[in-house]
Amino acid sequence: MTEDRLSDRDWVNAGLLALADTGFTALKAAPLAARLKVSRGSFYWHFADVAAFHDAVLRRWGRIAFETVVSTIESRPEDRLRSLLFQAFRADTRLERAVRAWATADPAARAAVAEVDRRRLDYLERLLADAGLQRGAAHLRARILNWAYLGHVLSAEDGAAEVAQDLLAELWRLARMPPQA
Amino acid sequence: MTEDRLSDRDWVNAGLLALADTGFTALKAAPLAARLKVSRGSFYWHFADVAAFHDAVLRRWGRIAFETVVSTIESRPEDRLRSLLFQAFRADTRLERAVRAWATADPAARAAVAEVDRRRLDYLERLLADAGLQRGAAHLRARILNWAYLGHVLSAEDGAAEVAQDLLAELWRLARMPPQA
DNA sequence: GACTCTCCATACATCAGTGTATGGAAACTA
DNA sequence: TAGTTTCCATACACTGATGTATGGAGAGTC
Repeated sequence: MTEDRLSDRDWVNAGLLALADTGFTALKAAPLAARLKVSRGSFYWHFADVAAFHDAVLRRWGRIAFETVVSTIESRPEDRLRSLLFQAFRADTRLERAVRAWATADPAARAAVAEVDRRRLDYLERLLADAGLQRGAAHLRARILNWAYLGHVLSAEDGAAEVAQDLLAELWRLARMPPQA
Repeated sequence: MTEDRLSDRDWVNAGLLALADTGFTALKAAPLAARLKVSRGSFYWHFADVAAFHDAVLRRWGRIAFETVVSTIESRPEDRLRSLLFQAFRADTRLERAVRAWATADPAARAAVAEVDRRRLDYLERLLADAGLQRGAAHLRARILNWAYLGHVLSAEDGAAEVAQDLLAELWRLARMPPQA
């Protein structure tokens, strides 16, 4: 971690940190090198150019962005769903928000985000179906829940400010609502 | 509109267009000047610096972002709510998405977005209350609907691809769901 | 102990963007 | 029609970022 030599992974980690607290505009060789207390020579040794570095950052984000979602342990589908929801809305939103913003301006980031959304939606839809919702309803609810999550990510204050418990409870209630009045 | 001399407003309009189809990274003097077929001299005559230009763009966005929301004509609260919802999810999302992305990297944009959110939430909550929801429920539903809208904005494909009608219908149904089972 | 490979520093050349200074053309005003 | 104001062009100095070339220090290898 604090070796005197850096690895590709160290650079990518620094990229994710910079992304989270400054946004994608900070993903440049010079500022990152300063952050790591080395020169840009190191950067251009580890990566061919900034595009290659961006790819590496996006690949790593893609993995962690999905895997942190499926990391719950509960056995019953409804319990898994519930803890997934509460965990997602309680987690830090800065990295996710930064990558989403990045995606509006960069095709590579857009592709990475689309892939993560696809996997998350599939997983969420399956969880909803396993929890008892009909296939069609599960499909719709998964999309609506993902919308709500992204909206939360986008509108969350930087200073934590935990999501109100009643707000989350209401969302959880709506998610399990019987379909087709 | 197509005069040989430009006004401040022309520059701001060009800024909004550039914002919508390239993102906030396009809000620079040189590219905009090229787009308007003038030199940067014009830019620096109309605005003291880029920060002043950004302020002007954000002020104008703030107005149109809220006013297009309240522009429905229906009389019954539930009808107003319904047309607002369907109109919001049918509208072009590019400008809204670009400004939200901008807000993740710029404090001025963040403030403008926060102000718009505040006004929209107030309006939405009042509409929900007028449509028959209890105060507490209206408060929660307004926030959830705004989340869903923002999530939609963030995840919408550029190529229109109208929101599935059944998805919108389900959201509309959940919005009016009686509170407190 | 010479050799090689890995990682980084330094020094360019280049480019895009900012802001300023100055001048000029067209329109408005008296 | 002379003067003034409005809007824009051009030229300059400066900054930050990119990518490359070259060299050097350290650790491993034979």
